[in-house]
Amino acid sequence: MEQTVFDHGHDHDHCIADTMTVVEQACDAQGLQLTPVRRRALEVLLQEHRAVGAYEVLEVLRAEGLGGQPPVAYRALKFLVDNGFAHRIEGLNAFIACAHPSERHAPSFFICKTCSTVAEVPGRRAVKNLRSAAEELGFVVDTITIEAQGLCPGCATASAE
Amino acid sequence: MEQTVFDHGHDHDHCIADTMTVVEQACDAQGLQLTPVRRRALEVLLQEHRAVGAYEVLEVLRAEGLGGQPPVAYRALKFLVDNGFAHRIEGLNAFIACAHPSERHAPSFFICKTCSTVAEVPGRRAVKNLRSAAEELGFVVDTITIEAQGLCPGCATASAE
DNA sequence: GATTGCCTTGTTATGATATAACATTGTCAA
DNA sequence: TTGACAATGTTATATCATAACAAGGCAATC
Repeated sequence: MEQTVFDHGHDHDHCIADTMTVVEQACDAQGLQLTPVRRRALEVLLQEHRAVGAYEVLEVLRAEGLGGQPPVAYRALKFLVDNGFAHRIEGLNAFIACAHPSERHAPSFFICKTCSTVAEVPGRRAVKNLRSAAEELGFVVDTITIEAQGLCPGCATASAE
Repeated sequence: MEQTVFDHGHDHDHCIADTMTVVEQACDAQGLQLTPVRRRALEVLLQEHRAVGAYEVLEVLRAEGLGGQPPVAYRALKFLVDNGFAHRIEGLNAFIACAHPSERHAPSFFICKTCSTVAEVPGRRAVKNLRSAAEELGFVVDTITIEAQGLCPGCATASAE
């Protein structure tokens, strides 16, 4: 079974560093510029296992002298999303670092309403079904959003007690 | 196969009237108040086969003397969504009348990026898969969002030519 | 080494979406 | 009449997002 942020004991520093390495390599390979602003924005997202708002990212950038106006943050986030290094969580109008950068994928997200943790899991089956429904309709799919809100294992257990 | 708004020849006046009747009956049965504001908001949504923004609804209400401030529209829309008479399209920050009111369902939406038409189709299989993924994780699902953006059959054909 | 083009960033201003908080009204029932 | 409740009205503000244009850096070409 898939490992997610709902599981305990993952080494967070490690998972940040690993992702940065993967993203750096992907940028090299594709001729993309991982500029200071973009790099820092990604680091901010990676710091959390929850969705982070554009203005939260902006605050950090601003504090570090990397650009103080909203478009700076939105542009950096757009770069990350466009290139598959981050995802937009529509239900929260916020962003999260991709858990599987460099793989082509259409993930599903599980969003805890209590602790705000967001888990990204490969949405293969759900996506496959959505695509087959689309095919029946004659609809040409471009992007897919699959999000579930509810209680993560920890919070569900806690609230049941 | 499911009939959707992508199919031709549906009688729009008819489909509005039918839905209003169903919703009226559901409100009667459940002791819900379909007040003038709420009724009118639903009619505005039903008028379109696309997602309508809260401020668009508000404009109509305002023009008819039914309340001129944003909370009025948002409250009416919340009533409709909470009771299953409308859905929120997260990807558009907008709302659409429910195509199957009074049935319990977790629909999928197909959103045309060209003509803005939104089709609601029962998301049974995709939802089932999402729920089983949730179960594996120990995640307790509350609400589900499944949206596909792309080209509807008509616009896909047109753009291919 | 100037010119050009392109990408990125900086900045101003504004637009679009959404809600908190509190006042008012209407209705029903005790 | 009073109290409780649901719905609406209203003010103010919070939050999310982008258009438009200026400026800087860097590489390719002339």
